[in-house]
Amino acid sequence: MAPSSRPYHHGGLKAALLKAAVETISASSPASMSLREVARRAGVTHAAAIYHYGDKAGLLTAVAVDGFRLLTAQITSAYQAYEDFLEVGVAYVRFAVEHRAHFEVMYRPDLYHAGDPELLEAKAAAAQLLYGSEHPDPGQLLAGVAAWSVVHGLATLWLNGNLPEQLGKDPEAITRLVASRLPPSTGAAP
Amino acid sequence: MAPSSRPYHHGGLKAALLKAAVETISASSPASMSLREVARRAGVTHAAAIYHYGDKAGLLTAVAVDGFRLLTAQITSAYQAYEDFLEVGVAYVRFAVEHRAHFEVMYRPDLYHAGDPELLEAKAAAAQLLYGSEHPDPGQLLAGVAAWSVVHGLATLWLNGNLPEQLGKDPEAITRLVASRLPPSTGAAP
DNA sequence: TGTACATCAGTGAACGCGCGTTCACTGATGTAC
DNA sequence: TGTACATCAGTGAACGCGCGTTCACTGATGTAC
Repeated sequence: MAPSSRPYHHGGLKAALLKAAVETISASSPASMSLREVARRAGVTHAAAIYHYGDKAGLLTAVAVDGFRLLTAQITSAYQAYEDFLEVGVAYVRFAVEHRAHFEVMYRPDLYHAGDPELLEAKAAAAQLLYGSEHPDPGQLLAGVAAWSVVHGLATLWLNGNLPEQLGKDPEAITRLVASRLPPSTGAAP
Repeated sequence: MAPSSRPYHHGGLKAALLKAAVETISASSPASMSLREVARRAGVTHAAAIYHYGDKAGLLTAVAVDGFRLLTAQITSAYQAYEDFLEVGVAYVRFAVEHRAHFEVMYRPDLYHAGDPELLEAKAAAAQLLYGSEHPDPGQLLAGVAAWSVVHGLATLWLNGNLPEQLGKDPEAITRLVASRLPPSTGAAP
């Protein structure tokens, strides 16, 4: 393939559009992403994006699926690399910061096809990892949700610029500090 | 004022537009709110909304200011009503659920005039309440942020429909349960 | 009590824009024989 | 090795739409004298 001539067939346009979508969202927000801007960024007609993804929500669905899979991979490798549960939480925050676009799309199901089978599968895999085992007892479930809430809250507050400046600029360090100051549990284990 | 005739002067249009904005956002999302729909809901021309709020971001700024003041009021009264710190967190979650539109606007500063003096003041008042006293020592600050993260994460996950169904349908009850299962703090106090 | 005038509150029409979707089409590639 | 045909990949123009903003305007209210 001659590099200077624009080939009619791109080769990897579907993947390139996904990448362009992520970049576009990074530059603004999921809600304001437009198919036309994504296509412009990828150097093709916006009808090409519709050809590959059906519609705008379809493209955002692909971003969400990609995001849940990335999250699952990162959390899994954090589980393997550290015995320390805290570092798994840090990995969650790191994912949110490094993949802001994915993260923001994932938690806005109104923007994509929330019933898409691939999406449901990717989301379920991530959920299983976050809540604990496949059929957790109530105590495990609550512990998983509690830990998830802390890091999810911290990540979203960080991304929105809502954490006080005194905490510094390193979200992972902030996570470790905050984890050391969690309020004491109020009840006994069930 | 004759109730059947449409008076040229509304009387309280500015407040009515704010209310209409909140209702419009409740029906969809902050990003998709349009001035025209808000004006339609209030029964006036959309130019009237611009007359009172300058522009679209101005109207959203008003929603955010209103939200921070409401939050401050509710958290303050929770502090007074309960000695229990946990119930303050529950009040935060209750605010997010009862005032979803306000809550979602407040944490999307890209949508409004984030430098607006009234906004800054309302936001600072809420922050002071959430982090602790005016000049907190590092330990107090971290403890405040930790508690805030938990309830903020829980609230946003709930609003997005991302909490597992087994937890039930009462977000305040979920907050109390989750608080009883927070992960143990990992470090010593500074 | 009137009257002139300024100001406030809202109207209605017009503007240009970017958007998602549809559609007939063409260029490129793969496959059957 | 060729050739016909089907399918895949992307183009380019057109559609109708709702949007935020601007602007000259008018109706209503308040104030000075």
